[in-house]
Amino acid sequence: MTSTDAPHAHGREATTPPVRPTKQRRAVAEALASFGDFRSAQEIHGSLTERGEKVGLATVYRTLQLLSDSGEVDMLRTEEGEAIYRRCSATHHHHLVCRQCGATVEVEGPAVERWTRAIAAEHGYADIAHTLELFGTCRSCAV
Amino acid sequence: MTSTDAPHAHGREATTPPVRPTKQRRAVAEALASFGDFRSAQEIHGSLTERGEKVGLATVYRTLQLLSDSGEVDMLRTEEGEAIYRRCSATHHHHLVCRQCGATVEVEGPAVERWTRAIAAEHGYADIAHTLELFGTCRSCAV
DNA sequence: GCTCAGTTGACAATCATTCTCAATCGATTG
DNA sequence: CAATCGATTGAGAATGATTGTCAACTGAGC
Repeated sequence: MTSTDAPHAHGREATTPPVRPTKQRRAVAEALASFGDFRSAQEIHGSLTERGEKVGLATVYRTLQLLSDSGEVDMLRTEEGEAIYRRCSATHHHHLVCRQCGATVEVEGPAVERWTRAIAAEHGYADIAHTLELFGTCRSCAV
Repeated sequence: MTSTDAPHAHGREATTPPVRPTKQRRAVAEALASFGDFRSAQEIHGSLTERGEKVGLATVYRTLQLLSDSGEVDMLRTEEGEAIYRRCSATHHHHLVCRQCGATVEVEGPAVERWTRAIAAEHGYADIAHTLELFGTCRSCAV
């Protein structure tokens, strides 16, 4: 069919891959929901295994990638480069993460978005994207 | 050597690791300087090897870490989690990177810094840090 | 129940990065 | 200049996250 080659259109294509809601996928989604904050694939897999749910590590990775692609979860990277995932609201936002306990707050920054576009335009860059994460120590970990 | 006069340190750790400017370290620094933009450790090592400079991969990593710690280079991560390094000015700033050719512009964002602090305070987070990178397509890569 | 594409899991394979440790280098002292 | 001793290096092994492989399995529809 029409060769959709839009690089930044990760929506449903002509080839609609039937995503089957399997037991494993549900398990991963639930684990993700039960944690409130960001977890690595390994942690999620560990948690599932502990709980008796037998889900393969590869499947956890695959599922997280699916969820991430579909926008149901946010993926970001720790300073060590490890990917961590979290169930998220669909709107564009950023995170304020406690570097001690992992407590996460979603924040929006219209100002930042605006600034981003302005800078990009100023330098002639198009199709702009940005990553912005805040790390700090939350009140209960401050002491 | 007698402990006649131990380093007039302040207790246990003298915390003054003598950083010797060796041939290898100079080579890495020069490679970094010759590239203008962000490069991975592997790329830097490859470039050195090609050029005939025999520097071990581990040494490249160690050196980059040193430089990164001392603030002489900036390290950030690609979306795949790979660390990339670039010689940078010492002031706090962010990067606008072309996702095609890697052309990089350093940008400052006082507004963002302010916003960051405000958000952190609002949520009771202390000792705030943030990562912010912009990715786009630069004029010459924009077709 | 039967079929078939989507899915899974065990494990091998990748790949960046770090670790190990003996050999080497370099500044310093005698 | 030569001995000394810790910092540094390099080759390769080790680690750890992530991805690929592929035969076995599962579930929706017939």
